[in-house]
Amino acid sequence: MKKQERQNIIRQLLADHEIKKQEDFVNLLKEKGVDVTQATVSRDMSEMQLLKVPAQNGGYRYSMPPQKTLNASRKLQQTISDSFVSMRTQDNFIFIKVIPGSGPVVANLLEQMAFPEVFGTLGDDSSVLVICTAETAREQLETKINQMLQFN
Amino acid sequence: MKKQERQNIIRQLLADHEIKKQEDFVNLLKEKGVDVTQATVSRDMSEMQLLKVPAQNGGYRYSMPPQKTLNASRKLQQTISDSFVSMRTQDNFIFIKVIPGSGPVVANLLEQMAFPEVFGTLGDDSSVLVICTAETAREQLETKINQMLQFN
DNA sequence: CTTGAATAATAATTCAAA
DNA sequence: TTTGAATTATTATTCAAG
Repeated sequence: MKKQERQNIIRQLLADHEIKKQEDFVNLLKEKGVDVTQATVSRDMSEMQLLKVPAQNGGYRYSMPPQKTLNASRKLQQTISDSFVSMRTQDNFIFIKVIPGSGPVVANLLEQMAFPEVFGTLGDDSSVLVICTAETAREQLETKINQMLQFN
Repeated sequence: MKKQERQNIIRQLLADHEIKKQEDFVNLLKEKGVDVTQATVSRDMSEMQLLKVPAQNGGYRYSMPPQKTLNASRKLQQTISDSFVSMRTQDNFIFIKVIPGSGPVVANLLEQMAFPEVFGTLGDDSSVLVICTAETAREQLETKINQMLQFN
Protein backbone atom coordinates (compact mmCIF):
# COMPACT_ATOMS: atom_id res chain seq x y z
CA MET A 1 0.00 0.00 0.00
CA LYS A 2 1.52 3.25 -1.08
CA LYS A 3 1.35 6.43 0.90
CA GLN A 4 -0.72 8.20 -1.67
CA GLU A 5 -3.34 5.46 -1.78
CA ARG A 6 -3.64 5.66 1.97
CA GLN A 7 -4.05 9.39 1.85
CA ASN A 8 -6.80 8.99 -0.71
CA ILE A 9 -8.56 6.58 1.60
CA ILE A 10 -8.16 9.08 4.43
CA ARG A 11 -9.88 11.70 2.30
CA GLN A 12 -12.79 9.35 1.71
CA LEU A 13 -13.02 8.41 5.37
CA LEU A 14 -13.21 12.07 6.20
CA ALA A 15 -16.23 12.45 3.95
CA ASP A 16 -18.20 9.63 5.54
CA HIS A 17 -17.21 9.71 9.20
CA GLU A 18 -16.96 12.10 12.08
CA ILE A 19 -13.31 11.76 12.90
CA LYS A 20 -12.39 13.06 16.30
CA LYS A 21 -8.86 11.88 16.73
CA GLN A 22 -6.04 10.33 14.80
CA GLU A 23 -6.70 6.95 16.34
CA ASP A 24 -10.09 6.97 14.67
CA PHE A 25 -8.22 7.04 11.40
CA VAL A 26 -5.99 4.22 12.56
CA ASN A 27 -9.03 2.09 13.36
CA LEU A 28 -10.97 2.92 10.23
CA LEU A 29 -7.92 2.26 8.12
CA LYS A 30 -7.51 -1.07 9.85
CA GLU A 31 -11.06 -1.98 8.86
CA LYS A 32 -10.07 -1.24 5.30
CA GLY A 33 -7.09 -3.50 5.71
CA VAL A 34 -4.56 -0.71 6.01
CA ASP A 35 -2.32 -1.20 9.02
CA VAL A 36 -0.58 1.93 10.19
CA THR A 37 0.15 3.60 13.49
CA GLN A 38 -0.81 6.95 14.93
CA ALA A 39 2.63 8.26 14.03
CA THR A 40 1.99 7.66 10.36
CA VAL A 41 -1.43 9.21 10.54
CA SER A 42 0.07 12.24 12.22
CA ARG A 43 2.48 12.61 9.31
CA ASP A 44 -0.34 12.22 6.82
CA MET A 45 -2.33 14.90 8.58
CA SER A 46 0.61 17.23 8.34
CA GLU A 47 1.25 16.52 4.67
CA MET A 48 -2.40 16.77 3.73
CA GLN A 49 -2.76 19.76 6.02
CA LEU A 50 -5.81 18.28 7.64
CA LEU A 51 -7.14 20.27 10.54
CA LYS A 52 -8.46 19.41 13.94
CA VAL A 53 -11.19 21.97 14.41
CA PRO A 54 -13.17 22.78 17.54
CA ALA A 55 -16.79 21.84 16.84
CA GLN A 56 -19.77 23.88 17.96
CA ASN A 57 -20.89 21.32 20.53
CA GLY A 58 -17.51 21.52 22.20
CA GLY A 59 -15.91 18.46 20.71
CA TYR A 60 -13.33 18.25 17.96
CA ARG A 61 -13.30 16.84 14.50
CA TYR A 62 -10.87 16.63 11.63
CA SER A 63 -11.54 18.54 8.46
CA MET A 64 -10.16 19.41 5.07
CA PRO A 65 -7.94 22.47 4.75
CA PRO A 66 -9.82 25.62 3.85
CA GLN A 67 -7.31 28.14 2.51
CA LYS A 68 -5.71 25.87 -0.01
CA THR A 69 -8.93 25.72 -1.97
CA LEU A 70 -10.12 29.24 -1.36
CA ASN A 71 -9.17 30.68 -4.72
CA ALA A 72 -10.63 27.77 -6.61
CA SER A 73 -13.61 28.18 -4.33
CA ARG A 74 -14.16 31.77 -5.34
CA LYS A 75 -13.79 30.99 -9.00
CA LEU A 76 -16.16 28.08 -8.70
CA GLN A 77 -18.70 30.11 -6.81
CA GLN A 78 -18.62 32.81 -9.42
CA THR A 79 -18.55 30.53 -12.42
CA ILE A 80 -21.30 28.25 -11.21
CA SER A 81 -23.48 31.22 -10.32
CA ASP A 82 -22.97 32.69 -13.74
CA SER A 83 -23.54 29.56 -15.73
CA PHE A 84 -26.04 27.54 -13.71
CA VAL A 85 -29.17 26.33 -15.48
CA SER A 86 -30.48 23.40 -13.46
CA MET A 87 -29.47 20.57 -11.18
CA ARG A 88 -30.81 17.05 -10.76
CA THR A 89 -29.65 14.36 -8.39
CA GLN A 90 -29.98 10.63 -8.02
CA ASP A 91 -28.05 8.08 -5.97
CA ASN A 92 -24.43 9.19 -6.02
CA PHE A 93 -24.91 11.54 -8.92
CA ILE A 94 -25.35 15.23 -9.37
CA PHE A 95 -26.20 16.33 -12.86
CA ILE A 96 -25.80 20.02 -13.53
CA LYS A 97 -26.96 21.80 -16.65
CA VAL A 98 -24.96 24.93 -17.46
CA ILE A 99 -24.95 27.42 -20.25
CA PRO A 100 -23.23 26.09 -23.37
CA GLY A 101 -19.46 26.21 -23.16
CA SER A 102 -19.23 26.26 -19.37
CA GLY A 103 -19.37 22.52 -18.72
CA PRO A 104 -15.65 21.82 -18.82
CA VAL A 105 -14.71 24.82 -16.68
CA VAL A 106 -17.18 23.97 -13.96
CA ALA A 107 -16.19 20.33 -13.98
CA ASN A 108 -12.55 21.27 -13.72
CA LEU A 109 -13.11 23.67 -10.88
CA LEU A 110 -15.09 21.02 -9.02
CA GLU A 111 -12.12 18.72 -9.44
CA GLN A 112 -9.68 21.35 -8.24
CA MET A 113 -11.68 21.85 -5.09
CA ALA A 114 -10.83 18.30 -4.11
CA PHE A 115 -14.07 17.97 -2.21
CA PRO A 116 -13.91 14.78 -0.20
CA GLU A 117 -17.44 14.05 -1.42
CA VAL A 118 -16.37 13.92 -5.04
CA PHE A 119 -15.29 10.71 -6.64
CA GLY A 120 -14.97 12.27 -10.06
CA THR A 121 -16.44 14.79 -12.47
CA LEU A 122 -17.17 14.89 -16.17
CA GLY A 123 -18.08 17.95 -18.19
CA ASP A 124 -19.33 18.22 -21.75
CA ASP A 125 -20.29 21.48 -23.44
CA SER A 126 -23.35 22.22 -21.33
CA SER A 127 -23.49 19.55 -18.64
CA VAL A 128 -21.51 18.47 -15.62
CA LEU A 129 -21.83 15.07 -14.06
CA VAL A 130 -20.49 14.79 -10.55
CA ILE A 131 -20.04 11.30 -9.18
CA CYS A 132 -19.95 11.33 -5.41
CA THR A 133 -18.37 8.83 -3.08
CA ALA A 134 -21.67 7.99 -1.45
CA GLU A 135 -25.27 9.07 -1.35
CA THR A 136 -24.69 10.93 1.90
CA ALA A 137 -21.74 12.63 0.31
CA ARG A 138 -23.94 13.61 -2.61
CA GLU A 139 -26.40 15.23 -0.23
CA GLN A 140 -23.62 17.21 1.39
CA LEU A 141 -22.24 18.40 -1.90
CA GLU A 142 -25.73 19.31 -3.07
CA THR A 143 -26.01 21.57 -0.06
CA LYS A 144 -22.70 23.19 -0.82
CA ILE A 145 -23.69 23.86 -4.40
CA ASN A 146 -26.97 25.34 -3.31
CA GLN A 147 -25.10 27.63 -0.98
CA MET A 148 -22.91 28.79 -3.81
CA LEU A 149 -25.95 29.64 -5.88
CA GLN A 150 -27.36 31.74 -3.11
CA PHE A 151 -24.98 34.58 -3.84
CA ASN A 152 -25.49 35.92 -7.32
CA MET B 1 -9.88 41.14 33.08
CA LYS B 2 -12.92 39.59 31.54
CA LYS B 3 -12.88 36.61 29.32
CA GLN B 4 -14.10 38.51 26.32
CA GLU B 5 -11.40 41.17 26.61
CA ARG B 6 -8.81 38.45 26.72
CA GLN B 7 -10.24 36.79 23.66
CA ASN B 8 -10.11 40.09 21.83
CA ILE B 9 -6.47 40.40 22.72
CA ILE B 10 -5.92 36.88 21.47
CA ARG B 11 -7.41 37.85 18.14
CA GLN B 12 -5.03 40.77 17.90
CA LEU B 13 -2.05 38.66 18.87
CA LEU B 14 -2.97 36.25 16.14
CA ALA B 15 -2.75 39.05 13.60
CA ASP B 16 0.72 40.17 14.59
CA HIS B 17 2.50 36.99 15.60
CA GLU B 18 3.21 33.55 14.32
CA ILE B 19 1.68 31.51 17.09
CA LYS B 20 2.79 27.94 17.12
CA LYS B 21 1.43 26.68 20.37
CA GLN B 22 -0.86 27.66 23.16
CA GLU B 23 2.04 28.53 25.41
CA ASP B 24 2.99 31.24 22.94
CA PHE B 25 -0.34 32.81 23.75
CA VAL B 26 0.31 32.41 27.45
CA ASN B 27 3.60 34.26 27.12
CA LEU B 28 2.35 37.01 24.84
CA LEU B 29 -0.62 37.54 27.10
CA LYS B 30 1.73 37.80 30.04
CA GLU B 31 3.62 40.56 28.23
CA LYS B 32 0.31 42.36 27.92
CA GLY B 33 -0.23 41.91 31.62
CA VAL B 34 -2.76 39.14 31.28
CA ASP B 35 -1.90 36.20 33.49
CA VAL B 36 -3.55 32.97 32.47
CA THR B 37 -2.51 29.37 32.11
CA GLN B 38 -2.44 27.05 29.17
CA ALA B 39 -5.69 25.49 30.36
CA THR B 40 -7.49 28.77 29.96
CA VAL B 41 -5.98 29.36 26.57
CA SER B 42 -7.07 25.89 25.52
CA ARG B 43 -10.63 26.76 26.50
CA ASP B 44 -10.41 30.04 24.63
CA MET B 45 -9.22 28.25 21.53
CA SER B 46 -12.15 25.93 21.73
CA GLU B 47 -14.68 28.70 22.23
CA MET B 48 -13.21 30.88 19.53
CA GLN B 49 -12.78 27.82 17.34
CA LEU B 50 -9.22 28.74 16.59
CA LEU B 51 -7.36 26.21 14.51
CA LYS B 52 -3.93 24.73 14.72
CA VAL B 53 -3.08 24.28 11.09
CA PRO B 54 -0.16 22.43 9.54
CA ALA B 55 1.95 25.05 7.78
CA GLN B 56 3.63 24.52 4.42
CA ASN B 57 7.12 24.42 5.87
CA GLY B 58 6.11 21.57 8.13
CA GLY B 59 5.46 23.51 11.30
CA TYR B 60 2.17 24.50 12.82
CA ARG B 61 0.47 27.76 13.49
CA TYR B 62 -2.81 28.91 14.91
CA SER B 63 -5.34 30.54 12.68
CA MET B 64 -8.82 31.98 12.56
CA PRO B 65 -11.68 29.66 11.67
CA PRO B 66 -12.50 29.64 7.96
CA GLN B 67 -16.03 28.24 7.60
CA LYS B 68 -17.70 30.66 9.90
CA THR B 69 -16.89 33.53 7.60
CA LEU B 70 -17.23 31.76 4.30
CA ASN B 71 -20.56 33.20 3.26
CA ALA B 72 -19.60 36.71 4.25
CA SER B 73 -16.39 36.01 2.39
CA ARG B 74 -18.19 35.20 -0.83
CA LYS B 75 -20.39 38.22 -0.57
CA LEU B 76 -17.45 40.45 0.20
CA GLN B 77 -15.42 39.08 -2.66
CA GLN B 78 -18.25 39.66 -5.06
CA THR B 79 -19.24 43.05 -3.73
CA ILE B 80 -15.74 44.42 -3.56
CA SER B 81 -14.97 43.18 -7.05
CA ASP B 82 -18.09 44.85 -8.38
CA SER B 83 -17.66 48.15 -6.64
CA PHE B 84 -13.91 48.67 -6.37
CA VAL B 85 -12.49 51.91 -7.69
CA SER B 86 -9.14 52.38 -5.98
CA MET B 87 -7.17 51.66 -2.86
CA ARG B 88 -4.58 53.65 -0.96
CA THR B 89 -2.71 52.72 2.18
CA GLN B 90 -0.72 54.42 4.89
CA ASP B 91 0.36 53.33 8.35
CA ASN B 92 -2.49 51.30 9.79
CA PHE B 93 -4.98 52.52 7.24
CA ILE B 94 -6.51 51.21 4.08
CA PHE B 95 -8.62 53.66 2.17
CA ILE B 96 -10.84 52.18 -0.49
CA LYS B 97 -12.80 54.15 -3.05
CA VAL B 98 -15.88 52.36 -4.29
CA ILE B 99 -18.71 53.25 -6.62
CA PRO B 100 -21.24 55.54 -4.98
CA GLY B 101 -23.63 53.76 -2.68
CA SER B 102 -21.41 50.77 -1.99
CA GLY B 103 -19.37 52.18 0.87
CA PRO B 104 -21.55 51.05 3.75
CA VAL B 105 -22.07 47.53 2.37
CA VAL B 106 -18.39 46.93 1.86
CA ALA B 107 -17.55 48.35 5.28
CA ASN B 108 -20.15 46.14 6.90
CA LEU B 109 -18.98 43.04 5.14
CA LEU B 110 -15.43 43.77 6.20
CA GLU B 111 -16.67 43.99 9.77
CA GLN B 112 -18.58 40.74 9.50
CA MET B 113 -15.50 38.94 8.31
CA ALA B 114 -13.96 39.62 11.69
CA PHE B 115 -10.50 39.70 10.21
CA PRO B 116 -7.99 39.72 13.03
CA GLU B 117 -6.18 42.48 11.16
CA VAL B 118 -9.11 44.83 11.39
CA PHE B 119 -9.51 47.19 14.27
CA GLY B 120 -12.51 48.88 12.77
CA THR B 121 -14.12 50.06 9.55
CA LEU B 122 -16.02 53.12 8.45
CA GLY B 123 -17.98 53.52 5.24
CA ASP B 124 -19.51 56.60 3.70
CA ASP B 125 -21.28 56.67 0.36
CA SER B 126 -18.27 55.99 -1.82
CA SER B 127 -15.37 55.32 0.54
CA VAL B 128 -14.32 52.75 3.06
CA LEU B 129 -11.72 53.38 5.70
CA VAL B 130 -10.25 50.30 7.29
CA ILE B 131 -8.23 50.80 10.43
CA CYS B 132 -5.93 47.90 11.05
CA THR B 133 -4.46 46.74 14.31
CA ALA B 134 -0.92 47.30 13.12
CA GLU B 135 1.04 48.16 10.04
CA THR B 136 1.97 44.54 9.50
CA ALA B 137 -1.68 43.65 9.82
CA ARG B 138 -2.51 46.29 7.24
CA GLU B 139 -0.07 44.72 4.82
CA GLN B 140 -1.66 41.35 5.31
CA LEU B 141 -5.14 42.66 4.77
CA GLU B 142 -4.00 44.55 1.71
CA THR B 143 -2.83 41.26 0.26
CA LYS B 144 -6.16 39.64 1.00
CA ILE B 145 -8.04 42.44 -0.69
CA ASN B 146 -5.83 42.25 -3.71
CA GLN B 147 -6.52 38.54 -3.92
CA MET B 148 -10.23 39.22 -3.86
CA LEU B 149 -9.88 41.64 -6.72
CA GLN B 150 -8.05 39.08 -8.78
CA PHE B 151 -11.25 37.20 -9.59
CA ASN B 152 -13.67 39.37 -11.45
C1' DC C 1 -19.48 30.73 35.56
C1' DT C 2 -14.37 31.07 35.36
C1' DT C 3 -9.93 29.55 36.53
C1' DG C 4 -5.34 26.99 37.78
C1' DA C 5 -3.06 22.87 39.05
C1' DA C 6 -2.65 18.52 38.03
C1' DT C 7 -3.62 14.96 35.02
C1' DA C 8 -5.18 12.53 31.11
C1' DA C 9 -5.52 12.38 26.35
C1' DT C 10 -3.85 13.29 22.06
C1' DA C 11 -0.51 14.49 18.62
C1' DA C 12 4.27 15.30 16.94
C1' DT C 13 8.89 13.78 16.70
C1' DT C 14 13.02 11.05 17.37
C1' DC C 15 15.47 7.29 16.29
C1' DA C 16 16.42 2.91 14.45
C1' DA C 17 15.31 0.08 10.80
C1' DA C 18 13.96 -1.68 6.40
C1' DT D 1 11.80 7.55 1.79
C1' DT D 2 8.68 5.53 4.71
C1' DT D 3 7.51 3.41 8.90
C1' DG D 4 6.58 1.79 13.98
C1' DA D 5 7.92 1.94 18.70
C1' DA D 6 8.89 4.76 22.06
C1' DT D 7 9.21 9.24 23.65
C1' DT D 8 8.34 13.96 24.06
C1' DA D 9 5.49 17.82 23.40
C1' DT D 10 1.29 19.73 23.29
C1' DT D 11 -3.51 20.18 24.23
C1' DA D 12 -7.85 18.94 26.60
C1' DT D 13 -10.19 17.88 30.73
C1' DT D 14 -11.00 16.94 35.51
C1' DC D 15 -11.54 18.50 39.81
C1' DA D 16 -11.35 21.68 43.49
C1' DA D 17 -11.91 26.40 44.42
C1' DG D 18 -13.02 31.32 44.05
